[in-house]
Amino acid sequence: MNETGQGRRKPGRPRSPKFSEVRTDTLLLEAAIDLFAQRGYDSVSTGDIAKAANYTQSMVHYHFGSKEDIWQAAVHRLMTSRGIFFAPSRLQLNGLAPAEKLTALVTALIEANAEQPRYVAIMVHELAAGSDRLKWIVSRYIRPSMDIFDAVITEAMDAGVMRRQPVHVAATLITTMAALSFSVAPMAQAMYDADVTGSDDKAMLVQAIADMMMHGILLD
Amino acid sequence: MNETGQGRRKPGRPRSPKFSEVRTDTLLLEAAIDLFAQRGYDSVSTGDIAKAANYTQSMVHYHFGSKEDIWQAAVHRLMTSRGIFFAPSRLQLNGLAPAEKLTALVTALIEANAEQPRYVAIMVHELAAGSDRLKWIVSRYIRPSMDIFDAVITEAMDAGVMRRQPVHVAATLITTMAALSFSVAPMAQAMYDADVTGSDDKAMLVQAIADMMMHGILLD
DNA sequence: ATTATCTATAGATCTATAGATAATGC
DNA sequence: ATTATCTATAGATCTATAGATAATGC
Repeated sequence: MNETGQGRRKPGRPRSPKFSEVRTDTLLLEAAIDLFAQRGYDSVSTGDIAKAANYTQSMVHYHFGSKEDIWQAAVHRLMTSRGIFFAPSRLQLNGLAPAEKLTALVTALIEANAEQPRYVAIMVHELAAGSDRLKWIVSRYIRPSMDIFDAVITEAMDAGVMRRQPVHVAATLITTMAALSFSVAPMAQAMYDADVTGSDDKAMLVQAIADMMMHGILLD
Repeated sequence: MNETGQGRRKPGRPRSPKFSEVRTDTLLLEAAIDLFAQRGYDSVSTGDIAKAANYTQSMVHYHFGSKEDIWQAAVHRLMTSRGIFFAPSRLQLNGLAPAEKLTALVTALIEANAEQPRYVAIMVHELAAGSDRLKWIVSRYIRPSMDIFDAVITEAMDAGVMRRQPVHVAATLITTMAALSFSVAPMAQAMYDADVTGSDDKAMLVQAIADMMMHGILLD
């Protein structure tokens, strides 16, 4: 019995694949993004991906060549198939004071991460492994944005609104915290059996994280 | 050729195992902690663990029964074999003002995590997976300490030195950030090719993380 | 007799590829 | 003829267990 209910597909060239509603590679990629986000690279098999998209395992290799290749294609899709992806160059920062620029940048980053739980999950997996895949993501999709971060941080330190410290430490800490903070959800589940994944919860978390990062735990 | 240079061991009961310098199960556990910290649960095989300790794969099962069991034993060793493990009940907080109590508690947590990179690494892996193993760690080794956290946070909010918010959100966010912030090291490596794992770097990171968490990025 | 080790292997994956099949496109 | 699919399978793991072996303990 096929649980997904779609039945067994016959071999055969489909009608005008270019014009069909959803392309096979897209279905496989979406399944791959979901699975890699949940379980990381090693724990997901190409058979798992195919099955989730209701194809057979060999289709992953037909369309993408290798497991590494579908992982890269999945991450590429995740990073580009959304208008909302964090693009600091799109933020209008001109005319803001240094502290306001920094706040706007960090808040935008936190909000972007909140919108992309699958991106955050994949990053946490790869950070944990310190993998070459992490380096691949960073060099392709993150490093190009770092110049703006570095500039805004440097300006804030020069203006005396931020404690002086090595720029790369501050920039890494901010970007890492802004992403990893969303791992609070599984931790809340484990510690308090509390579900904080609703959309109200998400808004509250964005607020709490931004507040803690910009102003700290203590009110002064 | 055996790269570790120890040569092949013959079968046979060793002399008074109780009194020998290092016991086999200890060697296997230390190898397991290192490997699980580096690569997570799924990516490490029992053969990898045995090989790292210079034994054959079946010894893992002889001493521990199953892969799941050696993982639990490894985490148990990691959590108990150190005097320095974070035990908030040992902190002397009496007589401190609410804000000072909270600062002392959070700083102690950050320092404890800095001392235990293997603990942090294992937590990041299991957080990423949202695994049942995470729940196992939390219920055994973390939840017992949460009462103190909850009390200190509640007191700080009541005293008006901390923004009012759900206690479980604040507690989870603080403990999660204090641990995950140390993932900044692989991120700094990937983003700036910067190595921040030296002992000076560690001290600087503890300072930067504590400062950001308690007072925020902005100086006010 | 007991114990700690090794060797060997069964059974279950998992990746990648070869080859059959059934449709469309020309 | 080309394409997208499926089936089948080779070769490489990986976990767990059975069984041989060589020591010690009694």
